[in-house]
Amino acid sequence: MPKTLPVIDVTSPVCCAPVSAEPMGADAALEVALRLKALADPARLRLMSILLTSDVGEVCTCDLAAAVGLSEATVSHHLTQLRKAGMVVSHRQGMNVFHRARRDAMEALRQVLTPDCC
Amino acid sequence: MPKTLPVIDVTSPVCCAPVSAEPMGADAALEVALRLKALADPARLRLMSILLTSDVGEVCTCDLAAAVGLSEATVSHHLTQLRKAGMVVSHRQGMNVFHRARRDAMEALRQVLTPDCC
DNA sequence: GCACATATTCGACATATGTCAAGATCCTGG
DNA sequence: CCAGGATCTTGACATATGTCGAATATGTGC
Repeated sequence: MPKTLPVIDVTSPVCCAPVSAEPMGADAALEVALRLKALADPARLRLMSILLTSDVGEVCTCDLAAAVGLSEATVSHHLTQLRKAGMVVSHRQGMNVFHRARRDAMEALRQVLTPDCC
Repeated sequence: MPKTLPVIDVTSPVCCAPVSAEPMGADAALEVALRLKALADPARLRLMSILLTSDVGEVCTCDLAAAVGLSEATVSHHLTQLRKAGMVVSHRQGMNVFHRARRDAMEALRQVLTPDCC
């Protein structure tokens, strides 16, 4: 299990979404489950939502903590989870660390979950 | 929190997906997180995948247990989780209980997660 | 009604997870 | 270099979760 999961690859030549193409193998299921688990938490969903709706496109840790009403330590933990799953990217700028949602990763996850084949 | 979650309503007059329309409130985030959590497990993902790819459209508990290599008790537990989240429906037929994936629920969840507004 | 097959519920257990306070790290401005 | 602000890491804790074996229900056929 890699430290940080790469964004799910949707360029592979398959006509159907993995979940509806054929019964998923244990390995593929684990891969997708890890991404979903990253989103399957109220706090992380709210963080993603804030990032997705940000005008500037990125928000620093302190503002995120204030927005969701959790300690900065907890928010930092959640952001690490999201980063490992490839859902956000982060970079320092002075004292602050800014975070940005990966729209491509969100879209890739949606593609994987398409219920109807082709 | 209701015992069984209804399928997410996507007929409400909003042009944007909740996650990208505006910062999600704690209540909405919890709702969506519960659905995601139902899918965010390798065993449950495989179960959904088997149901989605079944020719007949439904599979009994025993066959599911055999397919994923878990005890029937565990599979029954997972199916209860999925049913509470509105992702599957189940019905008895003789000695067996057959389960069917709710494609509409899958699609609704995908809609909610659309990363780009409008 | 009884033996048998399928399913679910009930403990019980190990593991994972979310949360925070406290300490450590990293950066800027004197 | 030092003071102070922002962030991350660590330790600790309560809670939730996945799994199974055993017990209990539910249904079939004789």
